[in-house]
Amino acid sequence: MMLETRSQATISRILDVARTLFLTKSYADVSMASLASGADVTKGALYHHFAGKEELYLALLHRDLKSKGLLFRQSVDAPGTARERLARLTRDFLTLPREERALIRLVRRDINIFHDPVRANLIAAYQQALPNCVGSIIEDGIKAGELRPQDTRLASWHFVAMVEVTLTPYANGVLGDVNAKLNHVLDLFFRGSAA
Amino acid sequence: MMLETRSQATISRILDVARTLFLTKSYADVSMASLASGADVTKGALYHHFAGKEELYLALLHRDLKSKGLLFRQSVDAPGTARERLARLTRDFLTLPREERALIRLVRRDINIFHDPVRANLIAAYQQALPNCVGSIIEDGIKAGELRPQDTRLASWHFVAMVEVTLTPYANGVLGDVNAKLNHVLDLFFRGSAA
DNA sequence: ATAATGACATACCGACCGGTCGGTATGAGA
DNA sequence: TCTCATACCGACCGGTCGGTATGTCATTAT
Repeated sequence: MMLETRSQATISRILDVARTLFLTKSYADVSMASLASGADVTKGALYHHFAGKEELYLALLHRDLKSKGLLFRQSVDAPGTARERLARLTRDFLTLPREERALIRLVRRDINIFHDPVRANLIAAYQQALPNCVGSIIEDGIKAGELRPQDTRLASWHFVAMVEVTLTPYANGVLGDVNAKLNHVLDLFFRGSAA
Repeated sequence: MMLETRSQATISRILDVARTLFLTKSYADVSMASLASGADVTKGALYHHFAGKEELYLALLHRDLKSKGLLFRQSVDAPGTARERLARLTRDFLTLPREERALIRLVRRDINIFHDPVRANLIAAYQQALPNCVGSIIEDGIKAGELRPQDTRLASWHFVAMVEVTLTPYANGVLGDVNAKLNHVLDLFFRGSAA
């Protein structure tokens, strides 16, 4: 019974290394050997805990989706104006540890590595988690008259795109402060750029 | 002397296939053999014209950057309000053949495959081509009082991010018409989403 | 006429990768 | 203490990939 904990610790170590490596290198460039050595186990241990490379990758996403889903739901369920709720959601996202933030962009990069429709759907679900949260807030904002009627899906993607682009290396150094980034996105989204 | 034309034709065929393959598969998953067979030559021909896989990839970007740079400059140099010029630039981009549009997103995906700083800079230059064009238009708009003063770099990235997201598969089917996409981005960027 | 060059084809190498498998160490339960 | 499942090791395999060495043939220069 206590061995389950040991197993979970190993699995956790493997997934932590996987997160780091998959973020810095492309999917194909991350070898099972490098994952093993990074987690201080052998390849045999990897295949003991995971059916294969793809399953390991998906397990990584699944673990992350669970924790993020919990975090995001709090922002969506929170009361307040659409702007306040979007601000909270975005702040929660931007103040996440760097690697956890980057994961959600990783999936956009690796979107077409799985040809199996079931796995592709898993990836898609993960990818749409944040836009869906934004979308429901925007929908409420439209109903409340706070936002003008528009295509909710597209508006969500536009909003998320602006948030994500602040994580791009090229945007770093431009605005270092989270609050500044946050306000820039919110101002642009609500009031636009016109003078 | 006439053989140069034959060479160029072969090179062009190789780069065309490379564009298609690199867009549908990840960098590592595109093999030199598949590039060769797709271009109806052998691997020997590839290594005759290109020093290696990386050089081939960079040549692909370089060829595309030249043609896009020409196109974009026309929009930047055009007269009119910032909104008109951004509209033209965006329209030029959105009406590009599908594969040429997608190339600029491809680079964002493969940003971290080259560890050599020289090559990484080439990638970065390619990646910043469109944002730079947008940036200079925005700058003019601010000077003309058409746009409120703001961080030009970040605003450019926000604008480009919104344009690019309309190319995402998940945005397809939402707004099929180029004009509709264009207007949605411009409206959001200038006027915001507030009621 | 012949040497030289450019544009390929063919055959092959070494490295590496995902995955397998027989075996071992460990620790819980009877 | 015996049993047995689980966690893990390490050698190995088939296959693929980037890259190279060498040959062939048409064209061009001398």
